[in-house]
Amino acid sequence: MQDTTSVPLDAETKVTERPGDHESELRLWLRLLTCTTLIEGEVRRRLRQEFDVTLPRFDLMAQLDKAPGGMTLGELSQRMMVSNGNVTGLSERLVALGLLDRRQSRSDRRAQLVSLTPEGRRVFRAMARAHEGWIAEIFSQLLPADVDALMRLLARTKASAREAITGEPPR
Amino acid sequence: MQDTTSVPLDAETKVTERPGDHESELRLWLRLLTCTTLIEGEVRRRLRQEFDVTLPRFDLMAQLDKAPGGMTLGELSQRMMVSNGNVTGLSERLVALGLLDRRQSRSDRRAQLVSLTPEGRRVFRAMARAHEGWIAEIFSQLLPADVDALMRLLARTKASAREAITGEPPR
DNA sequence: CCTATAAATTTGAACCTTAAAATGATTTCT
DNA sequence: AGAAATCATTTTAAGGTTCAAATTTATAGG
Repeated sequence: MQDTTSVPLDAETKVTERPGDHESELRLWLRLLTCTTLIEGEVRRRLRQEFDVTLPRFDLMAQLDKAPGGMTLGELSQRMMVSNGNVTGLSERLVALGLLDRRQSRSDRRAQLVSLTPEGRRVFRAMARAHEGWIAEIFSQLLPADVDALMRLLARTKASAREAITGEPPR
Repeated sequence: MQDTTSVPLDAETKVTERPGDHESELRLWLRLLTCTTLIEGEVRRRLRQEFDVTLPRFDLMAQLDKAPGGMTLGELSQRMMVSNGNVTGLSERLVALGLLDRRQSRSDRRAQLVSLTPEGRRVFRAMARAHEGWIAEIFSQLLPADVDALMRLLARTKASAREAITGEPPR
């Protein structure tokens, strides 16, 4: 079969490739998105059904569970990869439910520190236990080798994306 | 190093594994989510900046571009993996912008058929061209072999998730 | 001290999203 | 045909999300 665009093939040329053809990357992106959407939807559904909680609230609490001393709203926003205003509203609702504590930073009066209340920590731990089981179930058809390979490839993907996005080589 | 839980190792045992330990799957899920969120955010940002359009609108138009004859709202909702009510609102706004046509199905008066207007198709094609370039850029650090491997592993992941979610073996 | 600049957060407007209930149309069963 | 079930869509209520502008506090330079 003849290369339809007559691209010269030499040692530098990766593979026969039409200029401007990025179908495979596009398909990869769609598949990545499908997987995530599928799983995310199921996790959201179960969180609502079993714990009457939304996924963003769970995510926020998960971040705080890893920071016993509390965390600033800006740091939360960065780690959750969502906007500042988003975190403001989420925190308000969780504070109203008694799951979060919120106080002004002593060293910087601009900053708000939030942390889990004892109740919040208790509730989160129960949810986290169930959540881990759901994830295991969802990935149960993958072999350990698959999991490892995916981890490595996704690390590479993340690095590639970061470089393209920030215009910087990964730190 | 000694296995801390003294699980007997035999031919059936995959690997040394504490019961209830699913850390690796959890980490995999978080990494998958990070990658998707990262890329999705960048795509959304560029769509807004370059074309003043939101990601959901782009997604909807992308579905319609593949269906020249138009598509029913329910079918759209299914393919986009979003709720029915969501598609209703999105379509309304796109119709108002003159990018979508909407008419009642002749064979089923319950159903609404939507399709791209010529203007909508023109606009979408321009966006799609740019979009493909962005994706290529974002994945540019991956080798073709990486892309292939990811495609295969994600197919497996999708199948595993579907089975866990529907309770059915993949059709 | 005063002012400019930066940083952390909040606010407002618009939009997206879901779940659940309501509406209207079609199909199935008897 | 008539009743019941199903289906496609819309509506409603609550919440999530972004962006951009505004607010408040900090910090640095003159």
